[in-house]
Amino acid sequence: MEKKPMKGQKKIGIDEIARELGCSKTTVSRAISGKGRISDGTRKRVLEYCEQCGYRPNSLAKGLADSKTYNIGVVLPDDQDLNEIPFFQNCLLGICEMATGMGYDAVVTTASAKDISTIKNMIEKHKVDGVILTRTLVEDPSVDYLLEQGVPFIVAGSHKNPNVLQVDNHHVEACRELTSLLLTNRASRIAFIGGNLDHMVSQKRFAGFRAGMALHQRSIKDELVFLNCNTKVLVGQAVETILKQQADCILCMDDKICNQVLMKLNEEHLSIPKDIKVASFYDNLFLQCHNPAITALQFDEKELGRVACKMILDSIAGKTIKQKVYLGYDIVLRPSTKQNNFLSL
DNA sequence: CGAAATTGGGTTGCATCTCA
DNA sequence: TGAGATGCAACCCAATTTCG
Repeated sequence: MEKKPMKGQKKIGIDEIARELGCSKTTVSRAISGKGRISDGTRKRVLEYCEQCGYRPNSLAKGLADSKTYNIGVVLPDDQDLNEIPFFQNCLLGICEMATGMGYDAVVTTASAKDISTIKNMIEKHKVDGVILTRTLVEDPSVDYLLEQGVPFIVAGSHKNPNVLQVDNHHVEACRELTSLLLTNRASRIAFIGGNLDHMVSQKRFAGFRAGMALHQRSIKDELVFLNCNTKVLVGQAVETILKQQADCILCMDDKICNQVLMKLNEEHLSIPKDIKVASFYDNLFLQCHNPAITALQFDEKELGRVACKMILDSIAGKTIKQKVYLGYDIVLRPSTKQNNFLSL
């Protein structure tokens, strides 16, 4: 075939570079990959020519040779939480950042407990080398499926099966510490509003709350604990009951619930922290900017994404990695849980 | 119609060449 | 003679095309 320069549009491959430089494509491949024996002079010559002609490796071809796709699947939850909880976007940003840096692309899909067909499609059609699950359920069909298929995957969260790669924040410890801090700060009747207990993270946070209460020899009062509050209406009803029960602090399992609590308290014309204190087991910008700002646990979700991605890609590359990694947290005390002056000793 | 060849660009095991 | 440099050719995989 006659080779004609096509105004920079023509994609050149290592064959043409080899022909141009009078060497074999093996030599070109070695110069580019840095693998195998090659003289410094030859490597320099090849790399210079690659630079000059704007060579870009064809990742499909590389994938073919390596039996890899160089894609990593990212599964987000298929529900409205996606819009309301910034966690997933931030986690995804971290994943994409790390994936790009490691020569991979992120292929994003959504799935739910009821329907994991998107994940099956990804795997069956060989679109990805591995998968990152950004939410885990106590009974998780995605995890079961990926285990069954022997697909490399990691959960950005926790799972009961110790053989599953996991990276998570220290939710139990963090929630225990914040609960304990609130109790130390003279919150005497703490009410708890939690979301879907099917989610692993909800289990962890609730466990942390119980541990914090136990630390102060407080019993969990059924009339002050509201779980599986999945809707704004349920949260609103919980707040109404909590107010009747004269709790002095509402502890919210996550930022979405906390937003709904704040809206409800606003409707009721209640003042924070004078009438009631509020804290959240998850932070977000809205809670930070709220007046008064809301005490919350802060996690670096972007870092969580980065670490999850690095772990699974390292694992795919055959490196030995830790089975479970924990990331830290910060407790950010803000005016929403400040002691009222007249209560101070 | 089924079987075999071809296609894509890069990687790699092994053979061969070169030169001190 | 042997270590380093280089090249040949099979291979990756699955869809598509060609052949008998």
